[in-house]
Amino acid sequence: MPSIVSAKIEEELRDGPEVSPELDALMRNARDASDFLKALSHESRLLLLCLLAEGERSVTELENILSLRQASVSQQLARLRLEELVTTRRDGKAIYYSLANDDVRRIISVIYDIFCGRDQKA
Amino acid sequence: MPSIVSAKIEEELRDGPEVSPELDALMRNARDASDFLKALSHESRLLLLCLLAEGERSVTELENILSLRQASVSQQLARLRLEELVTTRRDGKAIYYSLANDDVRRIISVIYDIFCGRDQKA
DNA sequence: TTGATATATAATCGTATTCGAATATGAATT
DNA sequence: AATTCATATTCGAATACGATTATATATCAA
Repeated sequence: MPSIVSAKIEEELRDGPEVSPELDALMRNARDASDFLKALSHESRLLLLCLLAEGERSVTELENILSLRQASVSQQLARLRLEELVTTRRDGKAIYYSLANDDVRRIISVIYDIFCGRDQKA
Repeated sequence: MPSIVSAKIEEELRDGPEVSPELDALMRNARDASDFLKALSHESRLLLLCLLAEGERSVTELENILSLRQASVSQQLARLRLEELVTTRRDGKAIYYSLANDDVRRIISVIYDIFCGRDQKA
């Protein structure tokens, strides 16, 4: 992570409360990023995304695998759709979900690595 | 990300609603991970962590840089402490915060890369 | 067209989060 | 010990979120 802000921040501290363009940009990004992360920060949604990281799944499959109610799964998927973390494909009655892009894949991969990798504590 | 669950999941789908040990473990991890991510998923907290990724900072420095109120910064830092994403060091009156471990650093780095890297849209 | 299956949406309700204002603590200085 | 500076905590109001139940839509088969 390049230290983009640091240099400017010393000015910032001297010059008072004006916000530098750099910080302003960082703040806008922080909003986007926190929206994205909020969509991710839910037990069921993480599980859904982990499963989808292995390949596409229909809603019914997801329900069965995770033993969750239909409405619940559908709602969480709707949230993920809203934030564009997943995409859908209809095949007959079924709708198949998969991860929307590589950004999602990267994040899920890091999270999986940290929380499911190596020495499990339980 | 190794496909740990997939193999077992086919059984899962056949055998009905019993939850396999693999899925059970995954679910526990998902809870931990979502707690961790919730602590992260907040505009100010992300900004704080981004700054701390560049090195330790006192609370006052953080307040000034981000133009946030004292109570607000302190509250968000408390949240980050609670989830053990940051550590503190006292030097006289000031308390210096820094990132608690490499897991945090990794996540922040990926997020920074996705949302602050390359082609900025604004 | 009717019925069945797959998925989505809406309404409700309890719970959790957030922000601001006020207050409290703790360390240094006088 | 009183004051000041740095930081933390508490409280209340506003809002957001999640689980449940019920209902709606879409597709297919008969």
